[in-house]
Amino acid sequence: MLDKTCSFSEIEAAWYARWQAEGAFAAGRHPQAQPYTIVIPPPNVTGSLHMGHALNNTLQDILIRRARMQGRDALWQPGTDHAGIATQMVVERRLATEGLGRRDLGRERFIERVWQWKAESGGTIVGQLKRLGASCDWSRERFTMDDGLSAAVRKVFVELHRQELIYRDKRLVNWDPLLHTAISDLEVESREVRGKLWTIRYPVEGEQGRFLAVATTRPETMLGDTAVAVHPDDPRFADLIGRRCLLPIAGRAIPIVADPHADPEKGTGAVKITPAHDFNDFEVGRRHGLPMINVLDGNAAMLAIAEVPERFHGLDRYEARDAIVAELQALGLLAAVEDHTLMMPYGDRSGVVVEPWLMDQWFVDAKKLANDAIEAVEESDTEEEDDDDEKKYKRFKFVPSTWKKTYLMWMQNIQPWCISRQIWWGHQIPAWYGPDGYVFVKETEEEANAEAAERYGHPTELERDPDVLDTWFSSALWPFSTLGWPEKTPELARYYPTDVLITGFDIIFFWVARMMMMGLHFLGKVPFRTVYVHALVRDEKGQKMSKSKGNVIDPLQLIDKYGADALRFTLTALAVQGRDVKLSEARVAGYRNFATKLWNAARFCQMNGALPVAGFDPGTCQEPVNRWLVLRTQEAALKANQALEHFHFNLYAETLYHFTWGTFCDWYLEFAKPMLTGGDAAQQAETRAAAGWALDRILALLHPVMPFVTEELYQALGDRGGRLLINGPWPVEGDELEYPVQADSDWKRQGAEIDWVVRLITQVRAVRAELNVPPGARVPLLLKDADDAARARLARYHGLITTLARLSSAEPLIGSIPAGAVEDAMDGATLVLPIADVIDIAAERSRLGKEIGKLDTEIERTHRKLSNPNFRAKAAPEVVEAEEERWRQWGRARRRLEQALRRLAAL
RNA sequence: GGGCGCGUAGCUCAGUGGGAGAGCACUACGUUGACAUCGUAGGGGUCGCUGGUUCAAUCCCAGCCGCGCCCACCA
Repeated sequence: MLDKTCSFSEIEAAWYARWQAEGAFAAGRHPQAQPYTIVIPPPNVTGSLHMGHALNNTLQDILIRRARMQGRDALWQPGTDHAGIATQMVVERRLATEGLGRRDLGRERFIERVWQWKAESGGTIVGQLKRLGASCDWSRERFTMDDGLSAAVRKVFVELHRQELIYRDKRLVNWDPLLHTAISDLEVESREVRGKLWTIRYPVEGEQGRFLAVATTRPETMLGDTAVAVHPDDPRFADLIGRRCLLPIAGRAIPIVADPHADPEKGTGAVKITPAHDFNDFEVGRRHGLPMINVLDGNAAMLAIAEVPERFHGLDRYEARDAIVAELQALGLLAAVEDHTLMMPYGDRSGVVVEPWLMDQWFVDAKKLANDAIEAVEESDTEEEDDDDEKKYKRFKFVPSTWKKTYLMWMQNIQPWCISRQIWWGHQIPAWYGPDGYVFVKETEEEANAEAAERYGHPTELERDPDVLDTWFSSALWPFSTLGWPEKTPELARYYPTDVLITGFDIIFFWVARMMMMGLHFLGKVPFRTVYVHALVRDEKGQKMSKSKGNVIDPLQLIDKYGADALRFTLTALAVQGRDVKLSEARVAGYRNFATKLWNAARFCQMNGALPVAGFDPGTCQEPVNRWLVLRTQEAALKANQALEHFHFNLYAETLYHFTWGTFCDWYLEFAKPMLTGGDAAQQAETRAAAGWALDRILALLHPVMPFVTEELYQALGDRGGRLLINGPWPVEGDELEYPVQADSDWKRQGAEIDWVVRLITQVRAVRAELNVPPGARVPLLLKDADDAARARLARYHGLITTLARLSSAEPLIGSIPAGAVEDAMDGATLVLPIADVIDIAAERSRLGKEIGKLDTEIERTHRKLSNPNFRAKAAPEVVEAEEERWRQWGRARRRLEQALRRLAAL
């Protein structure tokens, strides 16, 4: 016998262990079956499970578990990401507690420390995913720095370099002066800050007293100015073009150039050009062949160079700003200082303002790689199905499709991707430099040496590029590197392309776009057919949760308190396409209650022997109530399955919630009680079997979202011959109901009858409650004005009606209405409750008045509609007919209530 | 500046071209042998505003107001 409540923590641990022990998560168990593959978005090894992970992985698990139950060869490929900068920061912080910096250890020993740290603490998140119930194939767990994945990285780098899609170039990059590394455009966050706009007067060369005013938000960079630009068509400056002005403080003469970049509307119309410290100015500088003077060092402090007066040497950029502004002021060259809000670039990891800095870095020519990735999604709208394999594997779609536009816009404006990082933890770039600076890009040092020997005619010592690759470089290969690429493994052939990628929108550019480019380039096939983009789980203020903000909510706490199933169900019910998830604990508690409700329904079934019967065919049911259950169960199953098919996770969850609680528990089990205790043997047997059958369907349908409690109940309720629910079966085949019932059979009619009974009972209960009839009191029910159908139903379902409405009797009214009876109208009959002794006449009068008032509103509205000739002429006939039917019913109901009111008044 | 999205019950949110929904909260009643992590019933909304299309708009279109996010090099 089941306990009254479920001990979630116990069954969770037990079932997870059992599933693993039986290899239930392993791919490849059904070599004949169609594969179904999802690769996990690899969490950072430094990470711990946050709500975003919980949501992301719950959704993946739902799809994988459903596919597994459907009998497909399900592979959920797990693993973790080495997360270069994040991990290095974590280990550096730990070193700092020992008073050490990474340079004290040296590169090799530092990297050893990182591996050591990974071995000790890197598994945290994997353990947490298991607590959540994630059914990943852990035997295939990968890490982006594994040997195999590292080989894939080197191979891709070398290949792309050979194809001139990777190159080394001196360009402006985003330099993080705290972390001392370049970062990509995507790792730069723009934040609005309140700053100032300084207007500085640059003396025009050879013309005493004439100045060219420029406005700037960054006066400290003026020492690197190499020109002032004005618009070629700006009449104010026409005579100055080609002349020079004198850079204050520095004293250098710099040219005044005409360039369309200068906007006459902005600032003073003349703009200082600092090509080494501003992306726009860099372009202007290139166009005009201007020198590029870098005045900052790696810490964003002023360099000790000739162009920078000695008194500024070594000053931090902001100290330098103050000093320079003060000097300009003293020189009388500061024309204005205004408050000004502007967007400043911040490093997303370090949180400091990054500097555009001119340096040598490695870049991917993303523009070329983007072409196929653009076409792939552009074709996703075409509806012709996938008979053509060539095409099928070159297309993918976003769900919801709104993300397509975002993806395309970014792809079409894609910039070169800076992939080199000046840190130590990561994939070191496979490039070696010869003494003459020649670069050898090879997968191994041996190959580089060999080529160097050939080139120089003798063995020559090479120096390896110290930089490592952007972490997202290896992530971009994840869908195929985890399957063994570049080896031609059976797994690669079988599971690539994957079916679905489930991810948050925050990494569409970082990750999805790059996987698409790399997958298409190296395998000629998209890495996934569908990208489901879910919302972010935000904190109560609607803020994105992130480690650096420290506003992360720990899902493990909720799991401890309410169970993993409840958390999973909550996230699923909240996973509406295109809307953020704001989590509330009350909601989790509510779905914990749902799990308990399910548990107790199962307990009831168990107590009453309502257990699954092998080989039971619900199509053989005779009892209308059981047929009604079968129909409703199948409707719910179909709806839930369809919802998953279309990634409407919330609809899937809600459908099953309402069916389980609102239909199965609230009505069916109540209907079943009298049949189980009072019915004849055949009735009892059928009801037990039908209830057991329906509960089994519920457990199966809920298993993807609530795996633990459903497996526990599945095993508790029957001898399954060793079969685990995790292995299915899934109760729906495609769009087909498992036991399709002919719509024109008696079934449909009987289903409608039970619905009528439900309405009748509900109405009697409402009247009783409203008139304060004691809940325990049994009162008689008389049906007045009953049509034939209503009389038949009353007779047929007499037992159910009297039990559930707590009636002493339920008969058609013969003769006249007893004095002081309460009346209510429903379709096909008037309900009469002769309970004069217990009612309050005033209350009853007001109740009837209220009911009539409600009907009047409806009747009025319907009448207006029906008397509109245009409505009758243009609306669909079935709509008109339905409206007329309603009108008739309401009219009848109103007449009956009015009569009742009159009778009451006569008392 | 460009793009996307959101404004529906006290709160968090579903939903639909033809009678406004859920969960929680709230009110009343309830020891009915599955379940008080429960049951029965109830109160509560001019579906942001203004126009338009339509026989019919909360839903489609336009504009406006408010809010959020993403992208962008604007001094």
